[in-house]
Amino acid sequence: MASIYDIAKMAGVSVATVSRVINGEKYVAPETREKVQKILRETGFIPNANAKSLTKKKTNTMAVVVPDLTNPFFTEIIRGIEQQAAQRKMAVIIANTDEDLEHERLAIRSLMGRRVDALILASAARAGKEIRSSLRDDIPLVLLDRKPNGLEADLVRSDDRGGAEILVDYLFALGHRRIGFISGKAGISTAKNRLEGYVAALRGHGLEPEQELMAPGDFQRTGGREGILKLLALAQPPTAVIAANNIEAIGALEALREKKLDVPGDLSLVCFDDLELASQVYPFLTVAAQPVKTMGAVAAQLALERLAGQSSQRREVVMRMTLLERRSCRRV
Amino acid sequence: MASIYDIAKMAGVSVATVSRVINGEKYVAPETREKVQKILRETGFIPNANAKSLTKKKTNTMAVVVPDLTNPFFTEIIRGIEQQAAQRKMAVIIANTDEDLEHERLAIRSLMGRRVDALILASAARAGKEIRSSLRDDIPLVLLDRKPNGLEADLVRSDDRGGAEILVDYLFALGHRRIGFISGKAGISTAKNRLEGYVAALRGHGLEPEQELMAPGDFQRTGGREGILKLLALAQPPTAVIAANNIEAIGALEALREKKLDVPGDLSLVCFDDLELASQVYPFLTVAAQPVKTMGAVAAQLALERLAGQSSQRREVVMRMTLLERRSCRRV
DNA sequence: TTGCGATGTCGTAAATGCTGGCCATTCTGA
DNA sequence: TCAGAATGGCCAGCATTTACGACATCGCAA
Repeated sequence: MASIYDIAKMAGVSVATVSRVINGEKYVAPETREKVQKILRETGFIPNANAKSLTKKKTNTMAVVVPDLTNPFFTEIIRGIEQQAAQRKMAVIIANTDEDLEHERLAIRSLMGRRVDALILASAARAGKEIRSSLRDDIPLVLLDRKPNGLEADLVRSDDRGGAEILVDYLFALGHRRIGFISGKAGISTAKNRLEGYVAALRGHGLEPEQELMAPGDFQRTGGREGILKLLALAQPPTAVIAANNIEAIGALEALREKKLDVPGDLSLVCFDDLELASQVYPFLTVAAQPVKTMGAVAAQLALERLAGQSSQRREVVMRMTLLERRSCRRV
Repeated sequence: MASIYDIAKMAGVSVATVSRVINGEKYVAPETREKVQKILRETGFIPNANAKSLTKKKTNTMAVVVPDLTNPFFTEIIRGIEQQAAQRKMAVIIANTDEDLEHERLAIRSLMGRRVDALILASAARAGKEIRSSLRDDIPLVLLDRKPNGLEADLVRSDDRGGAEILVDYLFALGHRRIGFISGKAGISTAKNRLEGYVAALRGHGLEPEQELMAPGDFQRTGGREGILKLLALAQPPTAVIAANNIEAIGALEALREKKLDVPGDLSLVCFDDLELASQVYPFLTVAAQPVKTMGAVAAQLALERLAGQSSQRREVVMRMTLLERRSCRRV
């Protein structure tokens, strides 16, 4: 690759001048500028951003780490982030961890090595200490959707307890009294909050939460499948089930279909998080949805502010959930 | 940030030794190694990858540029790529262009500046010259799904003409004779091939293709909406419609629902590309699907080979499409 | 006309964090 | 004793930016 030296030589000026032209700085004569720009154009020179970041000590890059790139919840968030970043002419680099802690560690370490300026993280970790050593401790960090235990940082999440309440209320109003719950990945804050919200909401209606009605899950399809099977196998199975996220609901739906069970005929099903595209094809699942794109935008803004050094105290933005009633439930 | 010099000083060795320890090279005594590693651990040192790439002249990174991150077709492909990359310990960096040429140019330029080792590109460009100046001309490049005119590079695509044939055959067999087509983004190879396949397949059945049955599109939701509306407004509307991709089909479906038209009752609808998650929720749309994840894996492999300097001739891998029959069509 | 500070233009060289070739020294075993 | 092998330091190089300094030019007051 050509370097700025080659350009300088071709243009008969010094590297400093070329650098000035490239970065549109003052103090270069119009003719000189023109001459250099001509060479730049002709050679299609693209400066080495790595070398630049070495001296500038910043990369103009923000990183986003998500646990599941195929989940529309996260891709929509990413779009929100990208829009904000583009406005500040920052690049966004996306990493996917497949809900796997080791993947996440590697991804974060790689990003830290690249010296990204800020990190937006939807972590697969339960506790901060599981990833802390992979993080540079001075990096502007915004936690997204999930808060690993003991990791202090800005946080954008939604009101999971409130969302759980909305769902339980809805099912209760339809007459359901045995309401099952397929939990999210153990140890993840979001999963915990949703479960707690569910328990609290049940109590609010004078219902006693039963252990057997709460199946473990993992936020993935298999968790949904296994969860629903477990609940169905109960002596007294639930009449309605809440899945802790959209993907689990899909897994559950698959299992139900294989067992030739009808939703909502044989069972009512709702979940957290909307399914963007899918719900356009077929507005089926009733869900508690979050303002996804906004969440991304807010996360990016927090990161940017943190980067700019404003406000040093920890901030937490909580988004309200909304019930989108469709047709996966019936009155009993 | 601490640098390798700081570590060297703390450990009382030279930077070279620290470098050797970090990279697990030979010729460093066990005690020295242990001593350095201890410091490394304590300080949580993460080497600056940018500086490293400066001297090594490679970044161990492969970039993927896609036009629509919310389209499951592309996210699945990305997963295929990631798996291959992970095996070679390469990082993948993902960029999203929202089907916008200017976005794409910026993204590519940014990636070139970062000196990524290889680029996998599903381009929004019609012609190679629209983006050529943003590309380093020596970069290992693999085109994905789409081939901008005049851009010579390895290519992984699917058999779009064959796919169109499959869809037309299917509809024809169901008795449809007026088959509409909502095209993809004008100028994109994939769109062109699908349309040509459609025309050819019609002729193959002795049907004369009619201009009015071919609506323009953009591979996006709006294109689907407008396309279907156009077709419905015809004096003699089609009884079946093929959308050039999954997202357009969703747009079409939305418009149909708003007009209170039933699929397949009032109209049969099929499209290219499957809808992963969505089709799990509700196996509705009949589609011509591609082996998505494999496409990603193959693309990554081609890039890697190109990077390794093997095989200098241009390669093209064409994947066969499969009909996934569901229930968006009826016999007429 | 001269003098001089301000301003504009450009080059030199150091610095950034890392690798790797080369060389010097020490150690090992025959 | 001596050939290697093992160990580790020095320094150049990678592609940038930027502080600093050298000149040139200009405006304007003396």
